[in-house]
Amino acid sequence: MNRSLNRKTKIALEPRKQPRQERSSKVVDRILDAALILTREQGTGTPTTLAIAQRAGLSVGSVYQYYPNKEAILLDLARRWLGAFPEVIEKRTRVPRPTTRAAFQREVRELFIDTSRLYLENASLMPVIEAITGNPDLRPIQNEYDEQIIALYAAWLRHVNPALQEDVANRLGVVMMEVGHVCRLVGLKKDRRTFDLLEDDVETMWIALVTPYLDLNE
Amino acid sequence: MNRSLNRKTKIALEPRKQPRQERSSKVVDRILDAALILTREQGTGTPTTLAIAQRAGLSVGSVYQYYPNKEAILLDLARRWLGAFPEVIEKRTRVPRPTTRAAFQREVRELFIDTSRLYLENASLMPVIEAITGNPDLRPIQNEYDEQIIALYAAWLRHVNPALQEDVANRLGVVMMEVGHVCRLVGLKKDRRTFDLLEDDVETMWIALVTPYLDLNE
DNA sequence: AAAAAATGCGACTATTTATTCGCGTTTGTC
DNA sequence: GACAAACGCGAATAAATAGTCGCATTTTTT
Repeated sequence: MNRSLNRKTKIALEPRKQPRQERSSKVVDRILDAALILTREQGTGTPTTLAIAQRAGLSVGSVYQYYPNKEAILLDLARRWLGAFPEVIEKRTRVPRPTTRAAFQREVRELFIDTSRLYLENASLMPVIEAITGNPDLRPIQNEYDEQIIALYAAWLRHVNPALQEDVANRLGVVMMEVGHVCRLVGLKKDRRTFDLLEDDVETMWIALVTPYLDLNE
Repeated sequence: MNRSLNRKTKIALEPRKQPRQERSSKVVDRILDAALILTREQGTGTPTTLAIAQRAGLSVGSVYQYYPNKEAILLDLARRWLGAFPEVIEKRTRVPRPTTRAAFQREVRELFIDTSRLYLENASLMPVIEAITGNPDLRPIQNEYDEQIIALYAAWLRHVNPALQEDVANRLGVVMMEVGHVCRLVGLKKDRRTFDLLEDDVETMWIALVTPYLDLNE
């Protein structure tokens, strides 16, 4: 009877109920704010329900009224980011296919700028994203989103070059996502200037990575 | 009285004592083996001391005889990897400085192959490295090693181009490390063929990243 | 303004995991 | 083979965190 087998098969992660009165909407906001602040403060690991409640000026009971556990709170925060990502990439597949190298590089740059902005605009959420990455219960959910994002990067690549094989597109998608993610997390922890320099680095790497697979008739 | 302030300032992480009899050396080996296997099985999170003891066919008491807590066990495992990394990079700074673009690319390739091998040879330890990354108590220690590795990459870059500014070298070092690490972790989770393809991608990106900063008189 | 519904509370219970400690056993030494 | 040191054990204790529940308060409904 292995310990890793009798783990709770699945824990509830959805919010328990919608607030119906205005005061309780504010309570939910306070819970989310407190969770965000504490996650940022701790830097690593996830805050306890009690800590969240206290920071929000609430009792534990009130927290459990709306969320079944702390994971659900973090996830609620994170979805704002995780949910926004896919559509940004997808939008970039809805443009005419570039045919010259210059046009292609412009397209990379567009995709690149759009995703970059997403990180900048959600900078305050990044500690939550990192906390989720390190949380056994939440990691699987992030993985689902990651799969989705990889698939969209791959779709973008195949939009740019329809002849590209699917497995190759997928591999490149993984690299684009991972490289972009890790560099931007580093960048956001430093100053804006460093972030911008790192962005240039990412763009350079993306272009170098993808160009050989483009089959552009120059 | 902030929760994040009254965290245990520092937890003991060093092994408690050296085994003096042969049987106890084997006990320590069994503890480490069990910890490794469990970490790999769980995929995420760190195993409990009890779980480690049971898996090793020991009692908790025996585990605590040699390690003050589970973090110390994981760290003991991880140091085998973390400790090996620096010297591999350093070795690459002890060669004649390349002066042509071709020679430079050979140097990148050497560094690249050496670090790659390190990942392949320690593939079984990677789950431990990932667990450490997600563990609040161990993360700071990994960060120290990371700093060291970044500094060595930076030193390598300045060996290749002594005119390179220190902050630029450092930034590029961060990117080399992060990009290499994340791609290799992905690669090791897939098959060998994919790993090799990803390696090519990393090499491509490294060269693209670094070349503009080399000031080679071609 | 009375009744009903929703909300908020926090003491209490449950559960999980860490860690110690004294005792019986094995090993090494003289 | 006797004595001491090292070892291994696991029940017991400690500590942290999760999660519940009945009651008090506030808001909405009629």
